[in-house]
Amino acid sequence: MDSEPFGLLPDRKAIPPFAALRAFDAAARLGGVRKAARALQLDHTVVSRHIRSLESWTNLVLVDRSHSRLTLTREGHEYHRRIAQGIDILAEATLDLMKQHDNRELTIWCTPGFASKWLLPRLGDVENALPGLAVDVRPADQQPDFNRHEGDIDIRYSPTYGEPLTVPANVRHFEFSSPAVIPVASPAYLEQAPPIHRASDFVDHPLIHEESFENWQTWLASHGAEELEVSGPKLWHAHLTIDAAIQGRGIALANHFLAADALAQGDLVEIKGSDEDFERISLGSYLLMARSDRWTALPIARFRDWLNAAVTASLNRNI
Amino acid sequence: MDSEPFGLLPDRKAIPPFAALRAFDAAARLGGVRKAARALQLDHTVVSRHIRSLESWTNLVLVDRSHSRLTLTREGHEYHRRIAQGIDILAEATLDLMKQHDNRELTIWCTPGFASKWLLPRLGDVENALPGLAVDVRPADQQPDFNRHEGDIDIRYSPTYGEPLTVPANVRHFEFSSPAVIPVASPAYLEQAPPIHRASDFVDHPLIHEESFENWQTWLASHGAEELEVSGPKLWHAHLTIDAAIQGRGIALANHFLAADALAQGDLVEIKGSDEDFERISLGSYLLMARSDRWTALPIARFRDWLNAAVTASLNRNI
DNA sequence: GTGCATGGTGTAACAAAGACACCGGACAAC
DNA sequence: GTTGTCCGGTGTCTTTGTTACACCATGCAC
Repeated sequence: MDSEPFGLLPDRKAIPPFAALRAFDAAARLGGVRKAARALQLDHTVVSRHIRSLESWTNLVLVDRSHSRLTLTREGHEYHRRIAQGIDILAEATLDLMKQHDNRELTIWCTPGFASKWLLPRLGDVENALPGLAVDVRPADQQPDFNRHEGDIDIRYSPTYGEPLTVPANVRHFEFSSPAVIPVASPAYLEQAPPIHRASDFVDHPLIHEESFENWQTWLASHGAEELEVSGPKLWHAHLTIDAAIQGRGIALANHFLAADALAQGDLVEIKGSDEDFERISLGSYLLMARSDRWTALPIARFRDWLNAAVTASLNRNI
Repeated sequence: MDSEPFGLLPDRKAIPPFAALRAFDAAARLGGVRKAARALQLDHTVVSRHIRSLESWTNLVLVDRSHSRLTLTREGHEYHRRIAQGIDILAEATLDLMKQHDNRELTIWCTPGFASKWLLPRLGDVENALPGLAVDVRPADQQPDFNRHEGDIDIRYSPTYGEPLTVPANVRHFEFSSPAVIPVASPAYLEQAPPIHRASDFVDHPLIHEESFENWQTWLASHGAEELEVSGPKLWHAHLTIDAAIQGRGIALANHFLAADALAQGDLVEIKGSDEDFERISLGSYLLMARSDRWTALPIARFRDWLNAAVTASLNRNI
C-alpha cells in the first residue's frame, strides 16, 4: 500500500546509532571534536565517544587522531559525504513540514511581572531570534492546561520558601534564573525618607508587597530583623510593586531579574545598609516549562536557547 | 575544511528522535503498526508510541487511526516520501562502506563440541543467511581476547552447577539454549548391555565423561541415585563423548542440543528408565558473546538472528 | 618554562527506548 | 447473537543509551 517508490524496509540494524552519526557528521563538517560539540550543544567528551562508537560499530577507522587534530581517513571522507546528504534530507524535510501548518505560532504563558518587566522589552530580540515565528505572549496567574495545548511554554516563579510550584506530569522544566531579591526605592523617595542603617530600620518605611508580607518577613529575618511589625501598600503583581517603587510610594522587595532595567536607568536604587551591605539572597527561581514530548520541537528549543543566551548575556549579575 | 559541498550544520533540534522516524517510516511502508513492529523486531506498542511522539514533536497529525486501520494523512504522505529517502541513503551508505574493507569476515569462536556437532552441519545455512560474508569458525577451549579483536563472536557453554563462566566487561551476551542433558548410547550397545530400570543401574555401565564425573554425579543425584561409584572412559570434548557413544563404548551424558542430529538419524538412543522416565534436566546453557559496542553491527546482528531462528526452528524440543 | 588549545577516561545521573500484561473496538465465521 | 482474531492503544516497570562533570595527557605558541 502506497509503497510504489520504495523497496523493502532497510534492515533495522543497517544504520548505526543516529546520535553517533550526527556527532561524526558535525565533527567532519567543522573539523574538530570540540567545535562539533559546541555546535551540537553537547559536551566534547560525548562527541568523542560517539565517534569512537561509530568506529567500533563499523569496525573501521574513520578518523585520524594522531596529530592531536582530527582528520578524516579515506573511508571517513567517503562515508561522511554520503551520510551528510542523508542527514540534510531529514532536516530539510522536517523543516519544510513544520514551516507550513501554523507551526509558526509560539504561545508563551508567563507571570504578568515577567511579561511586562522582562519579556516585552526584549520582544524585538525574540522575533529576530525566531524568524517567521509569531510569538503570542499571555501573562496569566494560572498555568496553562498543557494537555489541551493551551500554551507551548509557561514561565513561572517558584518560591524556595512556601509551596514550591508543582510541575504537572509529562511536563519538563528547566530553571533559568534564581535572581537575588533586593530592596529598592526611587532616588527621590530616598532623599526625603529616614536613612536605613540596618534591617530593622525598614519598619520606618512603607513596604510595598504582593499578596502578603511573607517575602519581606523572610528577607528581614535572614538579615537579622525577626518579627517586625511592618506596613505598606499591597499590589498584586511584581511589576506593580516595581512601578509603585519607581513612583516613590515606598520600598519594594523586587527580584533583581525584573528590576534590572529600572536599576540600570536610575529609576530605582538598590538599598544597601550603611552599617553593612545587606547580603543578597534568592527566595526562588524562574522555571520554563513545556510538554516533555515537545521539549525538543524546533520552536520551543529555539526559544529556550534564546532565553538562555539572553539571561546569561544580559544579567549575569544575578547573584 | 573539506566542507565545500555542504552548508552549515543543520540545527541539532531540527530532526526528531530518529527511532520515531524509523517507526513512522516502517509503519508507512508496510501499512500497519504491527507489521512495522515485526519488521523492526520491536513490540508493536513501541512503534505506536513512537508515531505518537513524532506527531507530538511536529505538532501535526501524520496518521489517521479512525477506522482501526492506519492510514497516512496528506502531511504524513508528503513527509514520509522525503524521510524515507533520507533513511535509505543512510542505510545504503553504511552498507556500501562495510561491504568493502574486509568487514566481510566473521570470526566465530566456540567450543569444539558446538563446532563439530551443531555448527558445521549447518554451515551451508549460515552462508546462505549471510551472503557475501566469509565465516571463520574457530573451535577453542579458551575465550578469545575481545579487546584484541581476536574474534567477533564467542559461543560457550555455561554450567549451572560449578563455576558459571565469566563474561568479560564490555562484552554482551545472550542465552540461546538451555538444553536438556540426557543419557545416550548406541542401539547396538544397548542390545548386549544389562537393562536400565532406574538411575542406580548406571553403575553397571561404562559412563563416558569429559574432565570429570561431575556432570554424571549431578545428573544421577537429581534422579535419586546419590554417591555411586562410577567408571568409564574420559574424553575431553563433548563431541568426542558423543562419538564414543555412537561407537558403542558406553553411555554418554550428552546435551540434547549437540546430540539431536545423532538421535534423529538413529545413531544414538536416549535411555529412558523402564520403571519411570528420567526427568529431563538442564545443567547449563549456551551463551553467545560479542563486544557490547559491536552488538548491533550488521554481521554480528545477522548471525545472531540466524542463530536464534535456527535454534527455535529446528530444536524446540530442547527441554 | 607558562598558558591554552586539542582529544580522551572514569564515573555517575538521568531520560529514552523497550518489553509485558492487559484493554476495547472492528470484523468475519459460526 | 457468540466466538475468535485481527487491529491499535495504555499503564507500568526494566534496561540501555546518552549525557555531563571532574580530571588527565599531549601538542603548540609565546
